Amino acid sequence: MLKLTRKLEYALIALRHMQDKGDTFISAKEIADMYLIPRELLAKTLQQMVKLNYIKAAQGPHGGYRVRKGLTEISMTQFMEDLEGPMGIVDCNINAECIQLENCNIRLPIKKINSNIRAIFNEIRVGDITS
Amino acid sequence: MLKLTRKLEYALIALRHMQDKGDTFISAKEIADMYLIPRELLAKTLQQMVKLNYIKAAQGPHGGYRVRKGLTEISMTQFMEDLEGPMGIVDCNINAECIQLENCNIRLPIKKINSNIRAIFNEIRVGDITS
DNA sequence: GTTATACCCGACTAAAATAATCGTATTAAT
DNA sequence: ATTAATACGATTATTTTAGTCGGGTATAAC
Repeated sequence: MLKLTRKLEYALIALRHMQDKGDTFISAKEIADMYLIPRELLAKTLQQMVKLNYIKAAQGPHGGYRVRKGLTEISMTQFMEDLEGPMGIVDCNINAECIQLENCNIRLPIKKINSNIRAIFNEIRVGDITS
Repeated sequence: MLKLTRKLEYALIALRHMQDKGDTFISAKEIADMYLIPRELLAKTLQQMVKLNYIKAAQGPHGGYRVRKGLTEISMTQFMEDLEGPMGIVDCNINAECIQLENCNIRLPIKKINSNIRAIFNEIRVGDITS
């Protein structure tokens, strides 16, 4: 329980690697080979980050990806939710369609824990991990 | 991502309900019906908590479960790990058998986040949720 | 001592979430 | 043209989580 997804790990590893390389375009292949990440999966994740405007892509030979300035300022909460959808330790924090709801006797304390966890990720910037 | 399991939710709901009822034995059926929890699943969870000495069981008619004194002092970390095994936002915090390891470029910051999350659950007692 | 109610427990199945792969198209440098 | 790269939807596989089933044991009430 309480795990990050691989996709997020791969994304962070890739971002860090690209960041280390400055402005040059890095191919998905290079990263996948270096960190033993499944190539297609990483590619998809990178493509998602392009759509999110986190990184910039260049096609063709010598193409690849590079990090956009400003990415490092984004909070981990936003980063995680952009890539994986809403975060919450229980479903009722997300969709509120819980058959318990009315009777639930632990809602408030759970809610509090949830905001404590969010607070952690709010205070961390992507750059804290990737630079 | 970052979700608690249903089992943990059910366990906490049950504990709180039992605690509200003081010293009388409460059947799994009563709790399952009241909170719309699958009966067998709840039963299994309660049995697990008996083994952990969290609660006491009584068999036969008018039997059921009641909370043991002292349970409320246990930390959520311990509670969660007793019921669900080791907690960690990434696997390498748990079993260290990660093919990246050597090359991994985000280990330290991730580790730090991990201990922040553990810290939250260390500071919360089960009783903070169930009473 | 029979019955009804409840816990005990392991094996099993189902469902959902996550992870990974495949196929085809597009782009651009050489 | 060829090659090396991204783009992207569809599909499959794996793992984790959730839930069910069947047979057993204890005990209170009658």
